[in-house]
Amino acid sequence: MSLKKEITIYDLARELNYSPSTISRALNDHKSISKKTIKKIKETAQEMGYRPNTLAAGLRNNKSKTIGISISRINRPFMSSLISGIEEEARKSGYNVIISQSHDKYENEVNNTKALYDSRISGLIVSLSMETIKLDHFKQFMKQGIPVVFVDRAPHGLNSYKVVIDNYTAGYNATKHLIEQGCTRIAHFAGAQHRNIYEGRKKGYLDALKEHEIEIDDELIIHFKTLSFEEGEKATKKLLKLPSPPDGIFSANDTAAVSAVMTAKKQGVKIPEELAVIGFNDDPIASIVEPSLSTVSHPAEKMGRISAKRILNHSDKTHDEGISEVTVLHTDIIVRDSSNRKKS
Amino acid sequence: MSLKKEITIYDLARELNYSPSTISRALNDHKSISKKTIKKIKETAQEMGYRPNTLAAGLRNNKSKTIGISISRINRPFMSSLISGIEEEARKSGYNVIISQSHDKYENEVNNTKALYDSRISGLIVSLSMETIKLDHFKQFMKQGIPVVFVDRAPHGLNSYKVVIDNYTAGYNATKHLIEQGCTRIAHFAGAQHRNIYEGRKKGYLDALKEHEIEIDDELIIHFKTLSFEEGEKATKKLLKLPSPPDGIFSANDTAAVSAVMTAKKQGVKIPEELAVIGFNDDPIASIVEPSLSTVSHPAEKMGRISAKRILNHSDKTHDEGISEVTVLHTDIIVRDSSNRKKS
DNA sequence: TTATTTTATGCAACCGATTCCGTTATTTAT
DNA sequence: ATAAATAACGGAATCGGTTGCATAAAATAA
Repeated sequence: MSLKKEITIYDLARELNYSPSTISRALNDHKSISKKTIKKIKETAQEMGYRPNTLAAGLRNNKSKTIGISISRINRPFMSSLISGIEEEARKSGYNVIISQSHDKYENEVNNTKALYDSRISGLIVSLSMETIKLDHFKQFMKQGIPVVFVDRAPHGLNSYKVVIDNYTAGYNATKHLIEQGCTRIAHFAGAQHRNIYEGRKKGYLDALKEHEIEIDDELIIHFKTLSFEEGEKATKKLLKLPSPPDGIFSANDTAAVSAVMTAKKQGVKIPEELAVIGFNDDPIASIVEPSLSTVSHPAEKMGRISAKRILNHSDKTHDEGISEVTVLHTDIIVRDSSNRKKS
Repeated sequence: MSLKKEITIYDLARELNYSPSTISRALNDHKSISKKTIKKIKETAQEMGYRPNTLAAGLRNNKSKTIGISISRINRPFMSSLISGIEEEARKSGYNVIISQSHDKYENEVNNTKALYDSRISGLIVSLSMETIKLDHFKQFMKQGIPVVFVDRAPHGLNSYKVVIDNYTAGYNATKHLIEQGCTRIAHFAGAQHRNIYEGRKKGYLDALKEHEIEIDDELIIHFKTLSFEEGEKATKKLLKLPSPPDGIFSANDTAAVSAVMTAKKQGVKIPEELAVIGFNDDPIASIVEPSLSTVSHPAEKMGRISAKRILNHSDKTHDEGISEVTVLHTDIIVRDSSNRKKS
């Protein structure tokens, strides 16, 4: 029953015969407090078991040391790694991380970001929901000078921080890789085209074909809604029924790619000889499926770390309305068995 | 540049000629405010775009509407699903969720829980780190009447909420399943035995053998440190070199089990005919590996939901020092190809 | 030596909601 | 009709830091 009384800066002030302001400043290493005083105060704070009340500080500053995250779903390998990176970086600096899931619904994203806004977060890291087109729900942050970092799934316009990969080049290289393996009819599992990442991957795919003078066949480009396993299965079956089926598939994610590998194999198609497949993300399933899936590696944790740093370093001075710093990370093609015809 | 002024209950009070106390009470549906007044106040609050300042409320109550989580790692299928469940349930009630990762280090867990404590969380949900043995860092919460829910990896003693699965029965049934498939020499990939979950699974394994009068061979019980893919590979190779190798493996997680399947297959061992394998968790990789992995399903999201509810429903009245409500969820054996000899 | 900075610290007003303790009408009981 | 109970609301302190504006002392400049 003994609710240990929390000690405050006032207790420290009384103990040390200083004013609360001095205590506060000392604990924050304010320059106008002498080193000796700071040291003394910090020591007794330690001894007395002082714990700063972040709520009080937050109230005063109208800002909590907290980073908010809005993503589609936590339980996706890419997303959980991203969060992991953010969390580690944030915690180093004494920031908390609060998460919210949109489940790829625009409405949820709006509600969640509102809730985060109300929580006085110091910054927001967003990977847009699949549905999101309107971006008004982010303007409140910008108005208040609260940094917003779009990661991976970023919007086109809107001046703000962005941490993305070069989807175009990745798509180009993945397709080029298939071409180099001798593929001449390459299909593409495309994601929703209003999401930058899928748009970039498709463009890269198209340009790679063009540059190698391979005719583009619209029949081979399948637009997915969610790039799920089931969709992948359906698409693969459809492709294999074609009079002239593809000899290569570049999928915009690993789930659909793995699905293609398994479906094709079940139908007796030889992989990679008859059909070479490459995915995107390097999810754990990619190395488990047989034959193992070639893919494009996605530096998820690193993206998380960088996003967090963007927020932690965002000085409030830069109240310039239009901060636009875009970080583009590069990706690697990971060649595994599903596309390696030359057994290099 | 126009930093929109946030409106407070004082603004509402002025506007409506009420006192701030009345506004506050009305917004919280206090019984001593008339329905009409409440309605009127809430309406104009809506119109004027009022947003409650959770920091101020938190400061006053010494409690933020926030649930803290301490887990080993976010980017594990089980953990991210768990968090997903917690987040959904919490958000429904207007709570935020803040996460921290221990990376299975005791020291991190201690630091993280301290940080969460300082953030005045309303409750803590913990899945213990692999190293944790001492539990003193949780006592501060109990002293303050802040509910702590141990989920999955729970401690033995310590009165508090627990949400776990019946690891013993799961281990028993998994082993029994292998026996029913005709296995007579069944190996076990065991996890750290001071963690309840691994202890239970092993006990279930042992008892299943005893009850079916199968001799226990210590050579077949391998104690893992982290149940990683690499460890699984090593263990499998070792087992297969035995003069009399096992014809079945019950692994305490899927990662090691998948590793066993792949390793054994590479060595020409027929699965499930010569070696039947069953894992634990039902991770995504389980259904991708070939042959697909039999496993024990782990209701991760549900566990998260229940854990969150425990905290949300924890009335502060129950200040009884010793709340001990244990929720035991049941698991299902999922039979896939890696153990299905009878092709039922 | 006197004037001017610089250094170190204190005062007190916030930040926005909550709540104990009244006070004044309005009912209900006697 | 008067006492007692109830309903509806207001006053003001409180939560624990933060910070602009003094002020006093010490250091430096003139």
